[in-house]
Amino acid sequence: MEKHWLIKSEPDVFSIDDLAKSKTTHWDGVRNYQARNFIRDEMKIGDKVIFYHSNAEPPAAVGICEIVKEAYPDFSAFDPEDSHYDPKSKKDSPTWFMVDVKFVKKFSAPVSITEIKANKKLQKMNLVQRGNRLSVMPVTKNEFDEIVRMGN
DNA sequence: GCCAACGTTGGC
DNA sequence: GCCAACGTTGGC
Repeated sequence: MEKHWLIKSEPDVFSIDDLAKSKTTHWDGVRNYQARNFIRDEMKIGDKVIFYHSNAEPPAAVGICEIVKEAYPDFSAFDPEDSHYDPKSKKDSPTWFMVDVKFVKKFSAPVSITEIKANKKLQKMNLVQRGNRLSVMPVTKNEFDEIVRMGN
């Protein structure tokens, strides 16, 4: 069964436009165990993903991408020069994983966090729960479809 | 720039 | 194994 996800990125670091240009990217740098488990255990090829801009003006869902490669070791954890370097992740037993995502579309209008919070159908989203900091989270098909509808 | 919320670290 | 200190996230 196809799943739906939301991933956050700071547009100053990597935006939906960057993804539109590069077409695909490896989603590296996730260093949270709960998010890691989603990536490693549950993300499957073909799953649809909402691309969300955090620390942005405004913070907003801005487009859609799709999983095109399932979990493999996040090599940025092995590189001491990388800002995401983590010495406890070993090549023979990696701690951190990543997937590859492919650009699907950019919304014609960003769906801001304000609009998301104001939509009754989206009240239960992990994204708008108090104190949530997960950078990778599941969303239901209904929530996914509603955000896509708002963005088009 | 502030700060609440949360995860991680490390001393004990 | 507890928990205080610390670092990070991310909306505002």
